[in-house]
Amino acid sequence: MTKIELQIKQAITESLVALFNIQIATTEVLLQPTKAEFEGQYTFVTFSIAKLTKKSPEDTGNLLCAHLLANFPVVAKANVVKGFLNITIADHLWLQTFQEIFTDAAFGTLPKNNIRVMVEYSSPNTNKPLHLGHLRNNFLGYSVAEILKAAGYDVVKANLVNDRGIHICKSILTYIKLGNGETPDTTGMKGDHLIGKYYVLFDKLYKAEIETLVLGGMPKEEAEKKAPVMLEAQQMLLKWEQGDDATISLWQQMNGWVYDGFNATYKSIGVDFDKFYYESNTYLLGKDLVNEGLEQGVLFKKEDGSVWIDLTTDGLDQKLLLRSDGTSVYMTQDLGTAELKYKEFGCEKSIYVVGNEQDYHFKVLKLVLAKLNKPYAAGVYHLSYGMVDLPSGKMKSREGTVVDADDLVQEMIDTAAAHTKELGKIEGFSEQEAAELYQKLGLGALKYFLLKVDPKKRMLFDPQESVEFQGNTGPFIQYTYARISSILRKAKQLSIASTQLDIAKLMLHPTERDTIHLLQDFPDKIAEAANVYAPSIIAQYVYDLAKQYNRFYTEVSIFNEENQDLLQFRIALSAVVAGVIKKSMLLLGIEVPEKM
RNA sequence: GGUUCCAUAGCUCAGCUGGAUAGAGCAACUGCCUUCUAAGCAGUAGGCCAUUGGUUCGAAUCCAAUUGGAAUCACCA
Repeated sequence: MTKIELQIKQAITESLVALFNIQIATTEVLLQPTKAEFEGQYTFVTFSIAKLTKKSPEDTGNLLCAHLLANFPVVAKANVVKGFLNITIADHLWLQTFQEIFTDAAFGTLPKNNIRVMVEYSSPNTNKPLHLGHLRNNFLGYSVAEILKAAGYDVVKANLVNDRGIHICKSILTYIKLGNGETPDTTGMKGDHLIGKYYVLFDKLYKAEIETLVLGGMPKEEAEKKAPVMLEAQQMLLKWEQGDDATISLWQQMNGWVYDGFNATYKSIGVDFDKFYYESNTYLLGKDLVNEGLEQGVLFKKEDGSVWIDLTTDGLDQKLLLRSDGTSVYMTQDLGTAELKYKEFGCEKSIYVVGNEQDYHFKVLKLVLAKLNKPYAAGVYHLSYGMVDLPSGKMKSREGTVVDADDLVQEMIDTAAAHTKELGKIEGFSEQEAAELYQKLGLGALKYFLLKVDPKKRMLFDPQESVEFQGNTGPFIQYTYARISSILRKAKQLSIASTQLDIAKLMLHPTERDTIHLLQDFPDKIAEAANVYAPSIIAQYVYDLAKQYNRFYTEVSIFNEENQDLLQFRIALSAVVAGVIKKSMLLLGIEVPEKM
């Protein structure tokens, strides 16, 4: 709640007591933004209290209206339409609000709350390069972490790398067979792409072998299990688990290539991590927890020795936690990793940025931890995001319909370059400055496109639309920032100082008032975005702010203004808007250019 | 089949703690650059908020059912 809202609510609370002797907590008073077609900024709906006043909503509104106007200078004007009381806030209050925002260097950063939270995101497999789906994950995770920081949390960004398992063995195996010792250096390929190539080749080999077997008369299902390359891959996994030197060293070398590739991608898309976990180190964890659970009687053992948890009373099934041979499954290691994270960082909250195809898994994880009485169970939160669809349908690696992350980023940057040149906007740019601009615009377009949608929802990635630079896009917001920067440069050049403002008595243009109105909402938006882990709230907000500023920009002239106080105010307003745009965009992981 | 999620303009999305005539962007059409960056601004047109019932002064929003779509239900990860 902003200060202005609080004042209005208090005024209404007091008026209700004075007029009707009705006691309502100030926080219970509901205000909503006034619709554009009516005069005012805040609307109080009287229907619900009309029952208490025993008068019609309209009469209640009229009485309240008169009382507010007579007793509260905050309310400059007010009108009643049916049961809706529309309130216009006095200009001096907007100006005072602006003055406070203007002098608050930390505006947009909420006070520290001393809550530590871990955000785990990215968590790639080391057998193939990142694709479009990973981009949504990475942008989301990074942005949520930044938003939580701004909201006062102590944030740890974590990446749990899936560096072991049968899928990695498939790549290694094919590399041994067909690789001829080639390396990223000898081929000029990024390490992750090189390994990805062998992962794809494995699939080809595998399919060919199945076909041969089937032609030889074997049923397909059996062939899928008995194809020689598959058996070899399984052998290799076994050797890996036994610590076979040759296998381990090749695994390390190939993973090293992949990490170089990932790091390059992470760097280019601007995400980072405080802590890396590797499944090769954590996959054996969790068995202790399972034993604990057995002792506590929370879990049970079947005759074959496998360990289960019964979640049927919670509306779920029975879930396996240890195989009959005593080895871990996915859930086991996730239990162990959760324990490890908590021991290392003591996070009150632990957020897992993972696609919604794993909803069931995380539901179970949280339940099991709760049943084991783990203090951190309640803090486990699965930030379940929807899949990214292409106009052609779902992405499938095997069918080659995957959009590669590196390729896509490069395409976006190229498009930004072409578009910028076409508009003739790079006069006076050095080559390096131009390259940096294209990078900012291309990535800005991509990130904004993926982040403006509610994370929970499945979304469509239309390549055509994603490279649009008009309307509700990253570059539109960046453009607004660049425009303001230009104004601020000119103001500086003209030595117009706007540090000491004398603005209390100014009359506001509607676009100025509306802009201040939006600015004051910023801290609430950060809090809201942090509460529901939704960068889309920030994206929507910063778009609205940019749009609003552009209205001001076209309707009001700044440098032709003769009133010096007003001139200074407009420059100060522009500066604050630029600052909030920049902060918002950084929360989304998007950089803003000074010129474009 | 069980469970969970989704359905709003031609397209992509907001709005969902119930409130006035449901908002943006793209696409279409019309205006606005002698003036701070037109990657902009203003306007026109476009809607049975999947369907049906319920709750109430009031429902896109809450509840139920139906229809259509998706995910998941492995001793895979």
